[in-house]
Amino acid sequence: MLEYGVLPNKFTYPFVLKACAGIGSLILGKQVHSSVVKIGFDSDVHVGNTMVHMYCCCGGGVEFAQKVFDEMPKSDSVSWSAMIGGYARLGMSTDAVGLFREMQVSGVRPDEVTMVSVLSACADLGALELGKWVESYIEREKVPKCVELCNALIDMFAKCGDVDKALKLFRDMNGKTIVSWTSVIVGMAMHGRGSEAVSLFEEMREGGMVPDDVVFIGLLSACSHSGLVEEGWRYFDSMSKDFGIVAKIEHYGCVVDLLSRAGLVKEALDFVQKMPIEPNSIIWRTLVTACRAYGELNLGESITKQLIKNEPMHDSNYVLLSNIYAKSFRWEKKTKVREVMEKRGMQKIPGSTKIELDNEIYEFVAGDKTHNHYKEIYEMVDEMGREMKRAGYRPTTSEVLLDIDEEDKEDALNRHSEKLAIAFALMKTPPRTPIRIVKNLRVCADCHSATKFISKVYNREIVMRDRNRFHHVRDGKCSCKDFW
DNA sequence: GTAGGGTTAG
Repeated sequence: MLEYGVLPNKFTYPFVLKACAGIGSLILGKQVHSSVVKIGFDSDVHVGNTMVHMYCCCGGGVEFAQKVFDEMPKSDSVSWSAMIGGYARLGMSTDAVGLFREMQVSGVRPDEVTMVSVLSACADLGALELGKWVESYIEREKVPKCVELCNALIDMFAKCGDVDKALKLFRDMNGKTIVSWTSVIVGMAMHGRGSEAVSLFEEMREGGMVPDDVVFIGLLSACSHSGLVEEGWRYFDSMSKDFGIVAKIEHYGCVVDLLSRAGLVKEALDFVQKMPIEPNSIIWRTLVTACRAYGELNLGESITKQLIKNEPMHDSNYVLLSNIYAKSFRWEKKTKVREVMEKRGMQKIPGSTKIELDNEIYEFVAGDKTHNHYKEIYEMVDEMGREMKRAGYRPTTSEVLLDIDEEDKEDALNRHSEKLAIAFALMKTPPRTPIRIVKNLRVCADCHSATKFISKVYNREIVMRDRNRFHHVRDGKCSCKDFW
Protein backbone atom coordinates (compact mmCIF):
# COMPACT_ATOMS: atom_id res chain seq x y z
CA MET A 1 0.00 0.00 0.00
CA LEU A 2 2.77 2.40 1.00
CA GLU A 3 4.80 1.41 -2.03
CA TYR A 4 1.86 2.20 -4.27
CA GLY A 5 1.76 5.64 -2.73
CA VAL A 6 -1.67 5.11 -1.20
CA LEU A 7 -1.85 6.78 2.17
CA PRO A 8 -3.43 4.85 5.02
CA ASN A 9 -6.05 6.75 7.03
CA LYS A 10 -6.79 6.61 10.75
CA PHE A 11 -9.07 3.63 10.27
CA THR A 12 -6.34 1.59 8.59
CA TYR A 13 -3.83 1.58 11.43
CA PRO A 14 -5.81 -0.18 14.16
CA PHE A 15 -6.20 -3.17 11.81
CA VAL A 16 -2.51 -3.22 10.96
CA LEU A 17 -1.49 -2.81 14.61
CA LYS A 18 -3.83 -5.58 15.66
CA ALA A 19 -2.19 -7.85 13.11
CA CYS A 20 1.25 -6.96 14.57
CA ALA A 21 -0.08 -7.81 18.03
CA GLY A 22 -1.21 -11.18 16.69
CA ILE A 23 2.21 -11.92 15.21
CA GLY A 24 3.97 -10.56 18.28
CA SER A 25 6.86 -9.09 16.35
CA LEU A 26 8.41 -6.09 18.03
CA ILE A 27 10.43 -5.19 14.93
CA LEU A 28 7.35 -5.13 12.72
CA GLY A 29 5.41 -3.21 15.35
CA LYS A 30 8.11 -0.55 15.56
CA GLN A 31 8.05 -0.12 11.78
CA VAL A 32 4.30 0.46 11.84
CA HIS A 33 4.77 2.81 14.79
CA SER A 34 7.18 4.99 12.83
CA SER A 35 4.79 5.05 9.90
CA VAL A 36 2.01 6.19 12.25
CA VAL A 37 4.21 9.01 13.53
CA LYS A 38 5.26 10.00 10.04
CA ILE A 39 1.70 10.35 8.84
CA GLY A 40 0.72 12.04 12.07
CA PHE A 41 -1.96 9.70 13.39
CA ASP A 42 -0.19 9.27 16.72
CA SER A 43 -2.59 11.81 18.18
CA ASP A 44 -5.64 9.68 17.38
CA VAL A 45 -6.85 7.93 20.53
CA HIS A 46 -7.98 4.77 18.71
CA VAL A 47 -4.63 4.41 16.99
CA GLY A 48 -2.76 5.10 20.22
CA ASN A 49 -4.80 2.55 22.16
CA THR A 50 -4.15 -0.17 19.63
CA MET A 51 -0.48 0.76 19.64
CA VAL A 52 -0.33 0.30 23.42
CA HIS A 53 -2.01 -3.05 23.02
CA MET A 54 0.30 -4.04 20.17
CA TYR A 55 3.43 -3.28 22.20
CA CYS A 56 2.05 -5.22 25.17
CA CYS A 57 1.60 -8.26 22.92
CA CYS A 58 5.16 -8.16 21.54
CA GLY A 59 7.95 -9.71 23.57
CA GLY A 60 9.98 -7.00 25.29
CA GLY A 61 7.50 -4.34 24.30
CA VAL A 62 5.91 -3.21 27.60
CA GLU A 63 8.31 -0.31 28.08
CA PHE A 64 7.42 0.97 24.63
CA ALA A 65 3.74 0.51 25.45
CA GLN A 66 4.16 2.53 28.64
CA LYS A 67 6.02 5.23 26.70
CA VAL A 68 3.27 5.49 24.06
CA PHE A 69 0.70 5.51 26.86
CA ASP A 70 2.53 8.26 28.79
CA GLU A 71 2.86 10.43 25.70
CA MET A 72 -0.70 10.07 24.45
CA PRO A 73 -2.31 13.50 24.11
CA LYS A 74 -5.63 12.03 25.22
CA SER A 75 -6.43 8.82 27.02
CA ASP A 76 -9.69 7.07 27.81
CA SER A 77 -10.75 3.92 29.63
CA VAL A 78 -9.65 1.84 26.64
CA SER A 79 -6.10 3.21 26.88
CA TRP A 80 -5.92 2.46 30.61
CA SER A 81 -7.42 -1.01 30.12
CA ALA A 82 -4.93 -1.83 27.37
CA MET A 83 -2.01 -0.87 29.61
CA ILE A 84 -3.36 -2.46 32.81
CA GLY A 85 -4.33 -5.60 30.87
CA GLY A 86 -0.86 -5.72 29.34
CA TYR A 87 0.81 -5.73 32.75
CA ALA A 88 -1.68 -8.29 34.05
CA ARG A 89 -1.05 -10.70 31.16
CA LEU A 90 2.70 -10.44 31.65
CA GLY A 91 2.37 -11.33 35.33
CA MET A 92 3.45 -7.81 36.33
CA SER A 93 0.50 -7.72 38.68
CA THR A 94 1.84 -5.14 41.11
CA ASP A 95 2.33 -2.75 38.20
CA ALA A 96 -1.20 -3.51 36.98
CA VAL A 97 -2.70 -2.67 40.38
CA GLY A 98 -0.49 0.41 40.72
CA LEU A 99 -1.67 1.68 37.36
CA PHE A 100 -5.28 1.11 38.37
CA ARG A 101 -4.69 3.36 41.39
CA GLU A 102 -3.22 6.00 39.08
CA MET A 103 -6.26 5.65 36.87
CA GLN A 104 -8.54 6.46 39.78
CA VAL A 105 -6.56 9.62 40.46
CA SER A 106 -6.65 10.58 36.77
CA GLY A 107 -10.42 10.77 36.81
CA VAL A 108 -10.98 8.39 33.90
CA ARG A 109 -13.84 6.06 34.83
CA PRO A 110 -12.90 2.38 34.76
CA ASP A 111 -15.37 0.10 33.00
CA GLU A 112 -16.00 -3.65 33.09
CA VAL A 113 -13.03 -4.40 30.82
CA THR A 114 -10.67 -2.51 33.13
CA MET A 115 -12.02 -4.37 36.14
CA VAL A 116 -11.49 -7.77 34.52
CA SER A 117 -7.77 -7.05 34.20
CA VAL A 118 -7.53 -5.65 37.72
CA LEU A 119 -9.19 -8.79 39.10
CA SER A 120 -6.85 -10.97 37.12
CA ALA A 121 -3.92 -9.16 38.76
CA CYS A 122 -5.48 -9.67 42.23
CA ALA A 123 -5.89 -13.37 41.46
CA ASP A 124 -2.25 -13.63 40.48
CA LEU A 125 -1.12 -11.89 43.66
CA GLY A 126 -3.47 -13.96 45.80
CA ALA A 127 -4.48 -10.70 47.43
CA LEU A 128 -7.90 -11.41 48.93
CA GLU A 129 -8.39 -8.10 50.74
CA LEU A 130 -7.52 -6.17 47.60
CA GLY A 131 -9.80 -8.44 45.55
CA LYS A 132 -12.68 -7.87 47.97
CA TRP A 133 -12.09 -4.15 47.77
CA VAL A 134 -12.24 -4.34 43.97
CA GLU A 135 -15.50 -6.28 44.21
CA SER A 136 -17.02 -3.59 46.43
CA TYR A 137 -15.72 -0.93 44.08
CA ILE A 138 -17.54 -2.66 41.22
CA GLU A 139 -20.76 -2.64 43.28
CA ARG A 140 -20.33 0.94 44.41
CA GLU A 141 -19.52 2.31 40.98
CA LYS A 142 -22.19 0.15 39.38
CA VAL A 143 -19.80 -1.33 36.85
CA PRO A 144 -21.96 -3.63 34.70
CA LYS A 145 -21.39 -7.26 35.67
CA CYS A 146 -21.03 -8.91 32.29
CA VAL A 147 -20.24 -12.62 32.02
CA GLU A 148 -16.51 -12.00 31.69
CA LEU A 149 -16.48 -9.88 34.84
CA CYS A 150 -18.37 -12.56 36.80
CA ASN A 151 -15.88 -15.15 35.57
CA ALA A 152 -12.99 -12.94 36.65
CA LEU A 153 -14.57 -12.55 40.12
CA ILE A 154 -15.02 -16.32 40.46
CA ASP A 155 -11.43 -16.92 39.41
CA MET A 156 -10.13 -14.22 41.76
CA PHE A 157 -11.96 -15.56 44.83
CA ALA A 158 -10.85 -19.12 44.11
CA LYS A 159 -7.22 -18.12 43.63
CA CYS A 160 -7.25 -15.88 46.69
CA GLY A 161 -8.41 -18.72 48.92
CA ASP A 162 -12.15 -18.14 49.32
CA VAL A 163 -13.48 -20.87 47.06
CA ASP A 164 -16.87 -20.91 48.80
CA LYS A 165 -17.42 -17.32 47.80
CA ALA A 166 -16.38 -18.27 44.25
CA LEU A 167 -18.96 -21.03 44.28
CA LYS A 168 -21.66 -18.68 45.54
CA LEU A 169 -20.95 -16.13 42.81
CA PHE A 170 -21.03 -18.94 40.26
CA ARG A 171 -24.40 -20.13 41.55
CA ASP A 172 -25.85 -16.62 41.43
CA MET A 173 -24.61 -15.62 37.98
CA ASN A 174 -26.65 -15.65 34.80
CA GLY A 175 -25.46 -16.78 31.39
CA LYS A 176 -22.74 -19.18 32.51
CA THR A 177 -20.33 -20.11 29.73
CA ILE A 178 -17.79 -22.93 29.53
CA VAL A 179 -15.26 -20.49 30.99
CA SER A 180 -17.48 -19.96 34.07
CA TRP A 181 -17.73 -23.70 34.62
CA THR A 182 -14.01 -24.10 34.06
CA SER A 183 -13.17 -21.35 36.54
CA VAL A 184 -15.20 -22.92 39.32
CA ILE A 185 -14.01 -26.47 38.55
CA VAL A 186 -10.36 -25.35 38.51
CA GLY A 187 -11.06 -23.53 41.77
CA MET A 188 -12.34 -26.71 43.39
CA ALA A 189 -9.33 -28.61 42.02
CA MET A 190 -6.87 -26.17 43.58
CA HIS A 191 -8.53 -26.51 46.97
CA GLY A 192 -8.50 -30.32 46.91
CA ARG A 193 -12.29 -30.56 46.60
CA GLY A 194 -12.18 -33.10 43.80
CA SER A 195 -15.53 -34.78 44.26
CA GLU A 196 -17.28 -31.41 44.15
CA ALA A 197 -15.42 -30.63 40.93
CA VAL A 198 -16.63 -33.91 39.49
CA SER A 199 -20.24 -33.15 40.55
CA LEU A 200 -20.02 -29.73 38.95
CA PHE A 201 -18.76 -31.28 35.73
CA GLU A 202 -21.66 -33.73 35.71
CA GLU A 203 -24.10 -30.94 36.45
CA MET A 204 -22.63 -29.00 33.53
CA ARG A 205 -23.17 -31.97 31.23
CA GLU A 206 -26.73 -32.42 32.41
CA GLY A 207 -27.38 -28.83 31.46
CA GLY A 208 -26.25 -29.61 27.92
CA MET A 209 -23.01 -27.60 27.98
CA VAL A 210 -20.41 -29.15 25.67
CA PRO A 211 -17.04 -29.57 27.42
CA ASP A 212 -13.83 -28.38 25.79
CA ASP A 213 -10.19 -29.33 26.24
CA VAL A 214 -9.62 -26.71 28.95
CA VAL A 215 -12.39 -27.85 31.29
CA PHE A 216 -10.95 -31.38 31.02
CA ILE A 217 -7.61 -30.11 32.25
CA GLY A 218 -9.39 -28.69 35.30
CA LEU A 219 -11.39 -31.85 35.84
CA LEU A 220 -8.39 -34.16 35.52
CA SER A 221 -6.30 -32.05 37.84
CA ALA A 222 -9.19 -32.09 40.35
CA CYS A 223 -9.15 -35.89 40.21
CA SER A 224 -5.41 -36.09 40.74
CA HIS A 225 -5.35 -33.62 43.65
CA SER A 226 -8.03 -35.65 45.42
CA GLY A 227 -6.78 -39.14 44.63
CA LEU A 228 -9.75 -39.98 42.38
CA VAL A 229 -7.78 -42.39 40.19
CA GLU A 230 -10.72 -44.36 38.77
CA GLU A 231 -12.69 -41.24 37.87
CA GLY A 232 -9.65 -39.58 36.34
CA TRP A 233 -8.99 -42.54 34.07
CA ARG A 234 -12.63 -42.70 33.08
CA TYR A 235 -12.74 -39.02 32.15
CA PHE A 236 -9.47 -39.23 30.26
CA ASP A 237 -10.93 -42.02 28.11
CA SER A 238 -14.27 -40.32 27.74
CA MET A 239 -12.66 -37.12 26.56
CA SER A 240 -11.68 -38.53 23.18
CA LYS A 241 -14.30 -41.26 22.94
CA ASP A 242 -17.38 -39.23 23.78
CA PHE A 243 -16.33 -35.71 22.89
CA GLY A 244 -13.73 -36.11 20.14
CA ILE A 245 -11.20 -34.00 22.01
CA VAL A 246 -7.58 -34.83 21.17
CA ALA A 247 -5.53 -35.06 24.36
CA LYS A 248 -2.76 -32.47 24.63
CA ILE A 249 0.43 -32.65 26.68
CA GLU A 250 -1.41 -31.03 29.63
CA HIS A 251 -3.96 -33.86 29.70
CA TYR A 252 -1.22 -36.47 29.64
CA GLY A 253 0.48 -34.50 32.39
CA CYS A 254 -2.65 -34.71 34.52
CA VAL A 255 -2.80 -38.49 34.11
CA VAL A 256 0.88 -38.85 35.03
CA ASP A 257 0.18 -36.75 38.13
CA LEU A 258 -2.94 -38.79 38.89
CA LEU A 259 -0.99 -42.06 38.89
CA SER A 260 2.05 -40.54 40.58
CA ARG A 261 0.21 -39.09 43.54
CA ALA A 262 -1.60 -42.37 44.05
CA GLY A 263 1.78 -44.11 44.36
CA LEU A 264 1.40 -46.01 41.08
CA VAL A 265 4.91 -45.04 39.97
CA LYS A 266 5.49 -48.05 37.67
CA GLU A 267 2.14 -47.47 35.95
CA ALA A 268 2.98 -43.78 35.57
CA LEU A 269 6.34 -44.61 33.98
CA ASP A 270 4.68 -47.10 31.66
CA PHE A 271 2.11 -44.45 30.68
CA VAL A 272 4.83 -41.89 29.94
CA GLN A 273 6.76 -44.36 27.78
CA LYS A 274 3.67 -45.23 25.76
CA MET A 275 2.11 -41.82 25.33
CA PRO A 276 1.91 -40.65 21.71
CA ILE A 277 3.40 -37.20 22.37
CA GLU A 278 7.02 -36.64 23.36
CA PRO A 279 6.96 -36.17 27.16
CA ASN A 280 8.30 -32.78 28.28
CA SER A 281 10.36 -32.02 31.35
CA ILE A 282 7.27 -31.08 33.38
CA ILE A 283 6.01 -34.64 32.94
CA TRP A 284 9.37 -36.11 33.93
CA ARG A 285 9.57 -33.89 37.03
CA THR A 286 6.08 -35.00 38.05
CA LEU A 287 7.29 -38.56 37.86
CA VAL A 288 10.45 -37.79 39.84
CA THR A 289 8.39 -36.18 42.60
CA ALA A 290 6.49 -39.46 42.91
CA CYS A 291 9.74 -41.44 42.86
CA ARG A 292 10.94 -39.40 45.80
CA ALA A 293 7.73 -39.69 47.74
CA TYR A 294 7.38 -43.44 47.19
CA GLY A 295 11.02 -44.46 47.55
CA GLU A 296 11.78 -45.26 43.90
CA LEU A 297 15.08 -43.50 44.38
CA ASN A 298 17.14 -45.18 41.66
CA LEU A 299 14.55 -44.46 39.00
CA GLY A 300 14.25 -40.91 40.27
CA GLU A 301 18.00 -40.46 40.15
CA SER A 302 18.37 -41.64 36.56
CA ILE A 303 15.47 -39.52 35.27
CA THR A 304 16.78 -36.44 37.06
CA LYS A 305 20.28 -36.92 35.66
CA GLN A 306 18.78 -37.01 32.18
CA LEU A 307 16.78 -33.86 32.97
CA ILE A 308 19.96 -32.07 34.05
CA LYS A 309 21.61 -33.08 30.77
CA ASN A 310 18.67 -31.66 28.81
CA GLU A 311 18.18 -28.55 30.90
CA PRO A 312 21.49 -27.80 32.64
CA MET A 313 20.38 -24.35 33.76
CA HIS A 314 17.07 -25.32 35.32
CA ASP A 315 17.51 -25.07 39.09
CA SER A 316 14.61 -27.32 40.12
CA ASN A 317 16.29 -30.35 38.51
CA TYR A 318 19.25 -29.97 40.86
CA VAL A 319 17.02 -29.44 43.85
CA LEU A 320 15.15 -32.65 43.00
CA LEU A 321 18.38 -34.63 42.67
CA SER A 322 19.70 -33.24 45.90
CA ASN A 323 16.50 -34.19 47.69
CA ILE A 324 16.64 -37.70 46.30
CA TYR A 325 20.20 -38.11 47.61
CA ALA A 326 19.15 -36.78 50.99
CA LYS A 327 16.34 -39.28 51.12
CA SER A 328 18.75 -42.15 50.44
CA PHE A 329 21.34 -40.76 52.90
CA ARG A 330 23.94 -40.32 50.16
CA TRP A 331 25.42 -37.16 51.63
CA GLU A 332 28.59 -37.09 49.48
CA LYS A 333 26.48 -37.18 46.34
CA LYS A 334 24.25 -34.45 47.71
CA THR A 335 27.27 -32.24 48.38
CA LYS A 336 28.44 -32.93 44.83
CA VAL A 337 25.14 -31.63 43.39
CA ARG A 338 25.57 -28.44 45.34
CA GLU A 339 29.12 -28.07 44.00
CA VAL A 340 28.02 -28.62 40.40
CA MET A 341 25.38 -25.93 40.84
CA GLU A 342 27.95 -23.52 42.19
CA LYS A 343 30.43 -24.33 39.45
CA ARG A 344 27.80 -23.60 36.82
CA GLY A 345 27.04 -20.31 38.51
CA MET A 346 23.49 -21.32 39.34
CA GLN A 347 21.35 -20.26 42.19
CA LYS A 348 18.14 -21.73 43.43
CA ILE A 349 15.22 -19.40 42.70
CA PRO A 350 14.62 -17.84 46.12
CA GLY A 351 11.43 -18.91 47.83
CA SER A 352 9.24 -16.02 48.81
CA THR A 353 6.04 -15.68 50.80
CA LYS A 354 3.56 -12.85 50.53
CA ILE A 355 1.07 -11.79 53.13
CA GLU A 356 -1.54 -9.07 53.04
CA LEU A 357 -2.09 -7.02 56.20
CA ASP A 358 -3.88 -3.68 56.58
CA ASN A 359 -4.08 -3.02 52.85
CA GLU A 360 -0.42 -3.70 52.34
CA ILE A 361 1.31 -6.68 50.74
CA TYR A 362 4.47 -7.81 52.57
CA GLU A 363 6.88 -10.14 50.90
CA PHE A 364 9.43 -12.25 52.76
CA VAL A 365 12.40 -14.22 51.46
CA ALA A 366 14.46 -16.70 53.47
CA GLY A 367 16.67 -14.98 56.03
CA ASP A 368 15.04 -11.64 55.23
CA LYS A 369 16.38 -8.76 57.29
CA THR A 370 15.04 -5.92 55.20
CA HIS A 371 11.83 -5.65 57.15
CA ASN A 372 11.41 -2.84 59.68
CA HIS A 373 10.47 -5.20 62.49
CA TYR A 374 12.83 -8.02 61.61
CA LYS A 375 14.24 -8.34 65.13
CA GLU A 376 10.80 -8.90 66.62
CA ILE A 377 9.93 -11.27 63.78
CA TYR A 378 12.98 -13.43 64.49
CA GLU A 379 12.17 -13.43 68.19
CA MET A 380 8.69 -14.63 67.30
CA VAL A 381 10.16 -17.29 65.00
CA ASP A 382 12.29 -18.58 67.88
CA GLU A 383 9.33 -18.62 70.21
CA MET A 384 7.29 -20.45 67.56
CA GLY A 385 10.08 -23.01 67.26
CA ARG A 386 10.07 -23.68 71.01
CA GLU A 387 6.27 -24.03 71.14
CA MET A 388 6.23 -26.31 68.12
CA LYS A 389 8.93 -28.56 69.55
CA ARG A 390 7.02 -28.83 72.80
CA ALA A 391 4.05 -30.05 70.74
CA GLY A 392 6.18 -32.71 69.06
CA TYR A 393 7.57 -30.99 65.95
CA ARG A 394 10.86 -32.34 64.61
CA PRO A 395 12.68 -30.34 61.92
CA THR A 396 13.07 -32.01 58.51
CA THR A 397 16.70 -31.06 57.95
CA SER A 398 17.29 -33.41 55.00
CA GLU A 399 15.78 -30.95 52.53
CA VAL A 400 18.29 -28.21 53.25
CA LEU A 401 20.40 -27.79 50.15
CA LEU A 402 23.41 -26.31 51.90
CA ASP A 403 26.19 -28.46 53.28
CA ILE A 404 26.22 -27.27 56.88
CA ASP A 405 25.87 -28.94 60.25
CA GLU A 406 22.54 -30.03 61.68
CA GLU A 407 22.10 -27.13 64.03
CA ASP A 408 22.72 -24.63 61.26
CA LYS A 409 20.30 -26.52 59.05
CA GLU A 410 17.64 -26.14 61.68
CA ASP A 411 18.45 -22.49 61.80
CA ALA A 412 18.18 -22.24 58.00
CA LEU A 413 14.78 -23.92 58.10
CA ASN A 414 13.55 -21.48 60.73
CA ARG A 415 14.39 -18.62 58.41
CA HIS A 416 12.28 -19.94 55.53
CA SER A 417 9.99 -17.27 54.16
CA GLU A 418 6.79 -19.10 55.20
CA LYS A 419 7.84 -19.12 58.84
CA LEU A 420 8.79 -15.43 58.77
CA ALA A 421 5.44 -14.52 57.23
CA ILE A 422 3.50 -16.64 59.72
CA ALA A 423 5.43 -15.19 62.66
CA PHE A 424 4.66 -11.71 61.38
CA ALA A 425 0.97 -12.58 61.04
CA LEU A 426 0.86 -14.03 64.57
CA MET A 427 2.25 -10.73 65.86
CA LYS A 428 0.02 -8.46 63.85
CA THR A 429 -3.40 -10.10 63.70
CA PRO A 430 -6.00 -10.77 66.41
CA PRO A 431 -6.13 -14.25 67.99
CA ARG A 432 -8.09 -16.95 66.18
CA THR A 433 -8.29 -15.04 62.88
CA PRO A 434 -7.20 -17.05 59.83
CA ILE A 435 -3.75 -16.43 58.38
CA ARG A 436 -3.46 -16.36 54.60
CA ILE A 437 -0.11 -16.65 52.87
CA VAL A 438 1.02 -17.05 49.26
CA LYS A 439 4.22 -18.91 48.31
CA ASN A 440 5.91 -18.61 44.93
CA LEU A 441 7.25 -22.19 44.97
CA ARG A 442 6.01 -25.51 46.25
CA VAL A 443 5.92 -25.50 50.04
CA CYS A 444 8.83 -27.47 51.52
CA ALA A 445 8.24 -30.55 53.66
CA ASP A 446 9.50 -28.87 56.81
CA CYS A 447 7.34 -25.77 56.46
CA HIS A 448 4.35 -27.97 55.68
CA SER A 449 4.89 -29.93 58.86
CA ALA A 450 5.63 -26.79 60.89
CA THR A 451 2.46 -25.11 59.64
CA LYS A 452 0.39 -27.99 60.96
CA PHE A 453 1.95 -27.64 64.43
CA ILE A 454 1.50 -23.87 64.41
CA SER A 455 -2.19 -24.22 63.53
CA LYS A 456 -2.64 -26.40 66.57
CA VAL A 457 -0.43 -24.60 69.07
CA TYR A 458 -1.69 -21.12 68.21
CA ASN A 459 -5.26 -22.14 67.36
CA ARG A 460 -5.18 -20.57 63.92
CA GLU A 461 -6.45 -21.63 60.55
CA ILE A 462 -3.64 -21.17 58.01
CA VAL A 463 -4.60 -20.90 54.36
CA MET A 464 -1.48 -21.35 52.28
CA ARG A 465 -1.33 -21.07 48.49
CA ASP A 466 1.75 -22.61 46.92
CA ARG A 467 2.76 -22.95 43.28
CA ASN A 468 0.34 -25.77 42.65
CA ARG A 469 -2.52 -25.66 45.08
CA PHE A 470 -4.03 -24.54 48.37
CA HIS A 471 -3.38 -25.99 51.79
CA HIS A 472 -6.07 -25.36 54.39
CA VAL A 473 -4.35 -26.13 57.66
CA ARG A 474 -6.47 -26.42 60.77
CA ASP A 475 -6.00 -28.14 64.13
CA GLY A 476 -2.82 -29.92 63.03
CA LYS A 477 -4.26 -31.29 59.79
CA CYS A 478 -3.94 -30.18 56.19
CA SER A 479 -6.56 -30.43 53.45
CA CYS A 480 -3.95 -31.87 51.05
CA LYS A 481 -3.77 -34.96 53.27
CA ASP A 482 0.02 -34.60 53.17
CA PHE A 483 0.41 -35.21 49.48
CA TRP A 484 1.10 -32.14 47.40
C1' DG B 1 -15.47 1.54 8.80
C1' DT B 2 -11.21 1.65 13.69
C1' DA B 3 -9.48 0.17 20.20
C1' DG B 4 -8.93 -2.84 25.64
C1' DG B 5 -11.14 -8.22 28.86
C1' DG B 6 -12.48 -14.21 31.38
C1' DT B 7 -10.69 -20.56 32.06
C1' DT B 8 -5.46 -24.25 30.96
C1' DA B 9 -0.90 -30.05 33.79
C1' DG B 10 3.54 -29.37 37.77
